[in-house]
Amino acid sequence: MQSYTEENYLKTIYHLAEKTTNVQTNAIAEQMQTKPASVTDMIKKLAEKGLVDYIKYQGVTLTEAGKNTAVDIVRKHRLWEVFLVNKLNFKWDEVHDVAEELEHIKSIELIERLDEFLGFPKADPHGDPIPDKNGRFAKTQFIKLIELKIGDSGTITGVSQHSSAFLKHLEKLGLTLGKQIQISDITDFDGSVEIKLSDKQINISREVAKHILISSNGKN
Amino acid sequence: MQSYTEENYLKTIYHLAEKTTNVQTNAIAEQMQTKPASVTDMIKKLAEKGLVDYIKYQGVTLTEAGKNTAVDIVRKHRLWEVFLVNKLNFKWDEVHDVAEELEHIKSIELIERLDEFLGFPKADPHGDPIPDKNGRFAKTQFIKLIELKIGDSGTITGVSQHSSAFLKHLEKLGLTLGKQIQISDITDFDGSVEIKLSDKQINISREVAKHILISSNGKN
DNA sequence: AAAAATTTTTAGATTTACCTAAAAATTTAA
DNA sequence: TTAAATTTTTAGGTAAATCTAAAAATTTTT
Repeated sequence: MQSYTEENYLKTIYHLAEKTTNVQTNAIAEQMQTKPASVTDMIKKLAEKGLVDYIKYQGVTLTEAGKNTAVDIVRKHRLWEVFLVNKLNFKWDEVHDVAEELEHIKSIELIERLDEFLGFPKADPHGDPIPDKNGRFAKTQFIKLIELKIGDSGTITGVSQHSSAFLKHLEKLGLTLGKQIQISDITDFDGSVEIKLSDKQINISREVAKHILISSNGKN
Repeated sequence: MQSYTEENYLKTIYHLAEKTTNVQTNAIAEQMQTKPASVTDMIKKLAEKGLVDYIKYQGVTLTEAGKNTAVDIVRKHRLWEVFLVNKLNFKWDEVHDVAEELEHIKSIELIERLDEFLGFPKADPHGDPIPDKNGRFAKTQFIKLIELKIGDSGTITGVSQHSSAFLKHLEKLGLTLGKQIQISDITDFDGSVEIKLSDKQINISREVAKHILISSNGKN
């Protein structure tokens, strides 16, 4: 059994490893709002427990066991987010911090029943996939909105940025999960994207378009 | 803000204070599965924070602030128990340990929304009253089943013993919350009680009868 | 390929919540 | 009302997770 803190380290390493192969001490420290010296200490401990592979000065990678724990926490986090949004009417930009606490509740029974209660959701309120109880993720086929061409259409199925500011902005624009969109124009000047929604036409910046994920329903 | 451990001490002191006025060091130690020396340390800390009044060798009492925190934790614990039983189909003897963890999740918003989601329940799955968000308990009028006379009837509305063994036993006998009962006889020999339920007649020991709480609907 | 900059680790402390063993205070019993 | 038993506290220590400051290793730049 891991401590609350160990679980957080494993989760952080897991997420960082999605971007870079070798996860660096400083990156972990920054993410966890702590100091590199503290990270080194913890990494040694996790290595002794067989949860990470660690070579001095070379960064860390999760072992199979460490990855399993991390995925399990990700699963819990995302299921709780679904609960908060679908059952307790939280907004998608309000759930992260609470889920951060709830993800450490230890009962396996609890999570399996929660999963069932929620109808075995495949994605959380931001479109991030929820692993099943065996740690398997459903295959997802996302394209960044920015990569679409004029005339392409699809459904908003996720975001790759979870800040409250960004999510509130999308909400205001009416760009929420499940919405159908079509690219009507791409502005030469600033690369901003003109989008047709069912009921209106809007313009979004490149920066916003980068972080919206689309499941395409065919090019044109 | 209190730590997880501090919250548990306050909760334990609160519950012990329901039985004895002056809560003793040893009693706390036993309840918390720790040593008296550790309790003394923690009590000093809580006293410094103004959460308990403490005189050496004389035991502790909660201050107003300490009591507020304790009641808040009791509220959270009992609401989560309702959630587990009513929404996730846990049995009433399975919920305590998980609720023990969930009660420390810090978001006020979460608890208010959970309360609403559950329909503002007044009691947990064992019949224990749930304080409202201002810490006020609904008035409850319980009589111990053992105190009823032959011919008296009422509704099972609570239990004063939460062990899994006891709860499982009640379940098997069909003595669950909400059931209508009438006392048909009290055995001279061993004080065991003969009870009429809607569909059957059963006999329970004095020991069991002591821990069943009845809201009476009139003597006969 | 040195020098400079950056990253990482080590060394030594601190805080929280524990512990054991022994001393002190209180309560109970003779 | 002493003596014995019990309860509580003190003193001194430990383990987990942190920290700062300085040393060591690595990477980047010139």
